[in-house]
Amino acid sequence: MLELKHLRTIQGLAKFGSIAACAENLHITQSAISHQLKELEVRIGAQLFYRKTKPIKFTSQGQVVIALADNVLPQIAAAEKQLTHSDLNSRFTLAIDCHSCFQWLLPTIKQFQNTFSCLDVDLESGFHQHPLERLLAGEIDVMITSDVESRGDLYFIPLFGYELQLVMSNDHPLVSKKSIQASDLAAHALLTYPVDKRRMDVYNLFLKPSGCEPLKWKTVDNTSTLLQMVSGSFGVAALPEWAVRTFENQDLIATRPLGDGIRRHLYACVRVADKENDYIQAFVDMTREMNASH
DNA sequence: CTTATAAACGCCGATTATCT
DNA sequence: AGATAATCGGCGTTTATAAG
Repeated sequence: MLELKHLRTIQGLAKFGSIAACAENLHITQSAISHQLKELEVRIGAQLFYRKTKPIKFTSQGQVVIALADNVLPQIAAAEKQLTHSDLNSRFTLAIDCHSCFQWLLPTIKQFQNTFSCLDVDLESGFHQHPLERLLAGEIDVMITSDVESRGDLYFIPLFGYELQLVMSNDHPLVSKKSIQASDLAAHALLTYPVDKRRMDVYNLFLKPSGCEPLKWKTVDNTSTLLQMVSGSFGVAALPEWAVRTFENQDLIATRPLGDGIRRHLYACVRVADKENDYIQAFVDMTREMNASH
């Protein structure tokens, strides 16, 4: 039976003019080609080319094979390219768990996209019901989160640590305190992103343990507006340090540690199979660098 | 100098065995 | 049954060498 390798060697033979030259260019030995063609000729029961002619001349049967090779091989190459560069493989989808991640994530994504222009980098910020399930299903490649779950099918790559701080206007009554206690918030409005409080670090790690609630909860859907409102004394907010740094009027706001300081860590959650993936490694490295440069 | 042949090697896939 | 591991045999390649 005629095989792809036969098409390649016959085509190479026509192109390079001799068995030795063909072998050299196809990175196999002259002997192997000799064997291969002899075997093929026996199987199809016909001579394909005339030996000892320079350059090699083909029989009519040989020319049939060359024509076939010229037709089929480019099609194979095109199909391979299409398969390896399909949308499925070239899309790189990130998802985030926290609104404030935008602040450092967007520049990182930009750099990542520039480095890997062949990739279609996508960011999902909307809250989906089961982000981890979507990760396992391959709809998401990386999930940025601070909540580690120990399970065998997911892998959490540490990115960097950060501290959650209370942000307030610089003339806020709580500015006088060195650190903020949960009870201090009872008299003040707390500005948060519009998510369930049970998913908030400030609630789970700070308010809930001491059984306190703020005077009221106010929601804002983006960091920049949230900081504007904080600076305008509409309330206080608990934010990671990097989110606070982006505010343009630093002199209008002040930050204080929550209790003894709430330290958290961000992770890139990926499928175990993707642990060693080059793109993911590169993304993780860029993320760490981006954070270290601040 | 190019091609063919012989012997040996090593890879790959089929087959069988073992585990879940 | 399906998945994973171990075994084995065939076949193509290589190296070495002969022949045209």
